[in-house]
Amino acid sequence: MCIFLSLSHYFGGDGLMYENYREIEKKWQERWEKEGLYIAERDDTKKKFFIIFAYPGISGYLHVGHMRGYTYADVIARYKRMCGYNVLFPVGTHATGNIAINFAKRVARGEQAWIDYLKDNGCPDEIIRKLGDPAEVVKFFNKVYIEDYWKKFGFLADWRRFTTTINPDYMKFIEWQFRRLKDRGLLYKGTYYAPFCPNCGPIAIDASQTDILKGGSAEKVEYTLLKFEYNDDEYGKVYLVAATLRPETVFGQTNFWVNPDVEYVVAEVGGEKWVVSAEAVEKLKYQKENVKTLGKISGKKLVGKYCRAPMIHRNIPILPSRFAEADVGTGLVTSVPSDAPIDWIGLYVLKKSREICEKYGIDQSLVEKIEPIPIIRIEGWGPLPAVEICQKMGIESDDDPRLEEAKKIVYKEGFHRGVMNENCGKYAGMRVDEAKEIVKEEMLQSGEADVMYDLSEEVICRCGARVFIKKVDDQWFIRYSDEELTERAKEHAKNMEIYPSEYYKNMPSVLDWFQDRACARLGDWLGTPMPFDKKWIIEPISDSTLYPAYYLISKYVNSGLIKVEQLCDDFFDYVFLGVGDVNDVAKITGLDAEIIENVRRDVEYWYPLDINLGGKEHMTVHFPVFVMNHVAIMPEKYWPRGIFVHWYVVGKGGKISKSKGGAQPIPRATEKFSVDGLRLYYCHIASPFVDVVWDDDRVMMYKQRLEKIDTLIHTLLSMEDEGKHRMDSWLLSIFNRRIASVRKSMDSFDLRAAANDIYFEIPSDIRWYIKRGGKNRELLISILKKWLAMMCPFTPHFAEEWWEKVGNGGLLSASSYPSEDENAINIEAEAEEVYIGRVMDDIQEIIKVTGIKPEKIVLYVAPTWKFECYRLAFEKAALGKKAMGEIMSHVRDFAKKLGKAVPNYVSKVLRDAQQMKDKDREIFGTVINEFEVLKSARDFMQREFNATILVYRADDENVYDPHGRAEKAEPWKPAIYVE
RNA sequence: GCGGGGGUUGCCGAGCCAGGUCAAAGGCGGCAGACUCAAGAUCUGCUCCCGUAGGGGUUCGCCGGUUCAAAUCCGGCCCCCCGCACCA
Repeated sequence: MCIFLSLSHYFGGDGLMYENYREIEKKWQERWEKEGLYIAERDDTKKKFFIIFAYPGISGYLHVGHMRGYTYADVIARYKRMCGYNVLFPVGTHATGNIAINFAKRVARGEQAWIDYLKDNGCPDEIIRKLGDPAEVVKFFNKVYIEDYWKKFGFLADWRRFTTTINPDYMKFIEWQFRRLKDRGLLYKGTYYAPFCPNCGPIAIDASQTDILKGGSAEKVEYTLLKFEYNDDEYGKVYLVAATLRPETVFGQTNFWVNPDVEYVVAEVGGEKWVVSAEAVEKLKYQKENVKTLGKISGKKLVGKYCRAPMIHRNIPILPSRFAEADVGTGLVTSVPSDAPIDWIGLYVLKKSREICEKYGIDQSLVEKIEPIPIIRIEGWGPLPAVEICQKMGIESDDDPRLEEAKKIVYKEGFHRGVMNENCGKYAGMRVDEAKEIVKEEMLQSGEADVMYDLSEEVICRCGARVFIKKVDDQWFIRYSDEELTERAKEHAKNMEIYPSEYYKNMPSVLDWFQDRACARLGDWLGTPMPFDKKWIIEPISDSTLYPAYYLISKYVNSGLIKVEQLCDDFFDYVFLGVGDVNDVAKITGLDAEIIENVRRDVEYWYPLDINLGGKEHMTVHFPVFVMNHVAIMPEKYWPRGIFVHWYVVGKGGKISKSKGGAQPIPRATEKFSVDGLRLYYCHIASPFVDVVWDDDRVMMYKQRLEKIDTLIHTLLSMEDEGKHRMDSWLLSIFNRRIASVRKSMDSFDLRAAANDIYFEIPSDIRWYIKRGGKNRELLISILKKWLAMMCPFTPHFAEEWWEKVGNGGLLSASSYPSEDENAINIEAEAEEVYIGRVMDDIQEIIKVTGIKPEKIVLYVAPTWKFECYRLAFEKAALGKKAMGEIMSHVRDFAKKLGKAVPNYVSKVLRDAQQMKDKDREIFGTVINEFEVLKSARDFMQREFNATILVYRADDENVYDPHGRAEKAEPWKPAIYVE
């Protein structure tokens, strides 16, 4: 075997192969690049597989967590390629929005923390100087993502197709998409209340705080504004405007709260004079027409007066409260002490404090007369829930922090379980959650109420300004609520392969839930202007729904075959929708008809997309619109086939951060853990569908795992060849089972299960083979080759290097994935090893319990009659109750001789056989020649236990059995005697 | 609130949908041993409790139920996490 001679110099003791992983990675990445392995071209003779990962936004340097999903995509792509598919795996980036703009601003401003962050990541000074320009930011990071991340990780992506969303050609594609959406009646203009920065325009509020500095968890809340008529000596008839989240509680109003320390503002709103806080006026200016400030009015002045409450049309007293905050709602509050704990406590405090009443000149007897009005019945509660909860919790002061909790409890109970009572006029008997909307509507109709939006907490824009909610009248929306679109999308989603299955189940409700979406922004953003309304820029989610299709075009543009200006609607209509005539399109675009036909055939060949893989953040944002836009625009045959959602890598406290590890630049991580170590880590550490906590030690373990395998491969290659061995058939059998199991896992994208077989189970099988004395080099080599091939999608550098070392020509990445040989499956061989394993476990157990240091171990194989009964039990198990009789009729001779022992044993073993699962029956239903098996394993066991092993048949007349153990022997469980 | 996910033996994490060789894979950590001048790496064994014979006991968030049999199925409860929209 000459290949081993050629290897001999390698085993001279110069350390493990994988110690040189850095060189190995570089070597193979260059080879793959040189041989063009990444290139994907249409080939009508081959089946295709098209996969993408949701392209990342250009947000700066990425961390190791981001590589998790990208790695899954490459592993899947590599696997499919080795399975004979023509694989298209293109990559791109997303630059729409203001992330790059904000990035550039921070550089331009010379923000120290930002500069440090860039330097930490190894960004050279001359580059930093350029990054004050958003276009440079995009350009620079496109290169970083490709060169430092994806190529360094050994991805075989078709780099020629790279695109980014602000490329002029990509923008042409988006223009086409939006014209088609409009044609199909899915675009319209409407009113929208958007988070808005006075400097930067509309912005996004999200937990990742892309646009903002503070307030990522703020929610948009809708206040009902209640108007209380009040006659002022200076301004005449004005409305005190209170904001509430519970308009249905107006029936329980007893008084009105103002903060005596606040200067309120009188403002003209819609021809009326409103009294609200100064903060509220600012907010209203963004939501109402012609808001003008007329003057001021102090809270103190209002205290003690009366105003007329909406809906109930009663005059109620205005009382002082310090909890009416100027910046919440309108700064004015109506009081419903029956159902709002804070209102009740406000009253309670006043009732008790003569001091406060005197201070504000209020007649305390009047306050004392105010009683809460019961309005809502809640099962299990008395008529006045707010009073009740305060008493229960012992709340007595209006600055008790537990008031927040009390409020939550009462609101939750009241809103979801409560019923309006007889004090509520025509709403009596109505459920509270129903009444809320109707009461609000009625007051809006009558002009007693209005609506205002606010944020649940303070939000500060990246530019430093406070964020408000602004009314936008001519906002563009995509009509995702469209019934037909939704139905068709739901119908199609049923036929998609969506992972995990929980998400598959949830997809219909996500599609139902997905309402119309504001799809464009005003302001200075990167992105595609709305083609028919250019002041609007299409927002980041909406311009990234059909983009997998664009990778089929980008190749032509990138190579110069197609010019940007040739990408017109007629072109897209023809290649994607098959609309129009190729010659007409050729004439219009000036392109050769042949090129256009080529593109069209590419689309027909590659589309639809097989897998769109992305992080869990896409579940309710990107994936639904990805599906719906395809359904809305593309022909049915191009609708996507699959979605794969993965979870995150997080830091110990939540986010990846410097202090908790995982924040090192990706190139530094690959140096430390090796690329293959990292790839294996991502694939094996956990199910893709859970978050993983980054932990350096655990990542390192995967590098060590490769080193262990490295060692094992060395061991088996440097072993002396002893030719065929009785263990060969076992190894072949078990190995082919592994192949089958790995393929099954891979085909359902269960990378973890596959990696477990490949990197953990197979090495342990091989070790067992060696331990049991197997030394058939030819067999080991043939298995090693297949094993390396199985590793290739996960740890391609490691696998290629060994593949070459073992003397194979060609690239492993370009060869085929092993398939199992069913003929190699040998149940008997497997059963024998299970048997040996169990016998050894039993011996071990006895040694452990007794503490004997064994010199002699005697094994007794069951007598013939028991084997006969055992065999029959499994054979006849399916007969059910008849089995017993049937079996006994076959073993009558034994029974005559041995008496009751026979039926007793039959009934026991029959019960076992009948209860056994099919997969176990396969092994344990097999009757092996135990005597022979034990004899053949004698040397092995003697070595393992460092003792003499004797093997007898229990019914052997010359049996050595000083303690009468032999009679315990049963099939699959020989009796054991240790001394 | 609406929608979704989850609580497994020191830790991580399989198993649960298709109930039974499940005291529950695998890894990590720990302990013991081999190798070594030594350390690391590597390899072997042990790692819920009891047990001088392969056994027994108590476990899979809590309480109940179905079943010959429950980590797995059903009902109730407690706790944790995620999404909720101009955000790769």
